[in-house]
Amino acid sequence: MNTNAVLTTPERRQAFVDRYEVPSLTPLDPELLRLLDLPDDLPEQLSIAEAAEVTGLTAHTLRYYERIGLIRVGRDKAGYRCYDRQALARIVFITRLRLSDMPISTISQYLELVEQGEETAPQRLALMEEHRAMIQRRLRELQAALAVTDYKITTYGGNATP
Amino acid sequence: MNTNAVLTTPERRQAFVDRYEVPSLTPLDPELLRLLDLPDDLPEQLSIAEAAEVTGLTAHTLRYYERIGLIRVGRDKAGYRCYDRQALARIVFITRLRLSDMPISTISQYLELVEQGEETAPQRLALMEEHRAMIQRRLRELQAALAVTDYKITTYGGNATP
DNA sequence: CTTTGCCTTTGAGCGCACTCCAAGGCGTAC
DNA sequence: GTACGCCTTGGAGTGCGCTCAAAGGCAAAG
Repeated sequence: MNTNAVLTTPERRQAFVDRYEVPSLTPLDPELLRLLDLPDDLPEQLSIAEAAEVTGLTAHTLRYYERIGLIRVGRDKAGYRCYDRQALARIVFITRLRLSDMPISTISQYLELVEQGEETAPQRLALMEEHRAMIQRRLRELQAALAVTDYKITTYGGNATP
Repeated sequence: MNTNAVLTTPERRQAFVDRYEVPSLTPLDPELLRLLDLPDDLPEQLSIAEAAEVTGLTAHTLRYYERIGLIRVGRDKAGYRCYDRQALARIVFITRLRLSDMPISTISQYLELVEQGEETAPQRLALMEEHRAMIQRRLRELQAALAVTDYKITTYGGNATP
């Protein structure tokens, strides 16, 4: 492995990222967390269209998530899907993880651990901590990218090269 | 559009993200920026394998970038690609933008503006500023996700629901 | 002169996360 | 009863960003 490699190699990128100071995060207060919760005035059962509207996903995606086993949804007598609060909570949880770029396969894995009961808590915790580390890596990379973009913007007009 | 929608809708996500304070960034100092530059001791001409090693991309990817017109590379008498400093600089630049999730189509667009000469500077600047805003949005989202993950980790064991 | 290894090209394949389609069922509204 | 709209299913298609395969060329080493 070449030690001359540019920031595109893990080592050099790490060197840059390590030196580039990232401010620590302000803690998330509980009042703020409530914004992430489901509203209280939801009906007991929602159709797929309603669930889609509430979660911000499409009906297609909801069906897809069910097909790949991410969620389980009951049917009414007509065979239509009905989403209860628990299903919605799970969907919201999934969406949060997706928003932070967790791959579906990992979410699957996590949810399987949840199904297996309380004794898998340590594994779940480990998984979340790993995810947390991943988010932080990504944050640092993005902040470095932002800094470079800023540099590019402020020094604009200097160079004809990209 | 349902105003009850959870953080998965742009509005609610924005509400959360807006209230969640993101610390401002420390500026990038020039000494640090040098870490992102190409090393000085590069040969004039590199083969594809060497270019791959220097940039951290694979030879496959380098050929792919050329095929889709992102880069232009000369050949030696044997028909082999040779990468000079300028080509490498461009690849590094592309890689930086890719690292911050700029889609290839946008990079293409930017590079076409560069080819068109100095008079496109305003468009290029606008593009970069838009990109900057995108990075910042993503940063905020990720920080919110991190906060939620942290909450999940610190309160672990409380709830059986995911 | 053959082997070895790196290179060329065109074109196809892959993994991910959706996204859409066709054919048909349910149920209320007229 | 038929039109309408929302729902069902299985399966196919899409877009992105690579990634690989097949068939062959060049050139230094033995």
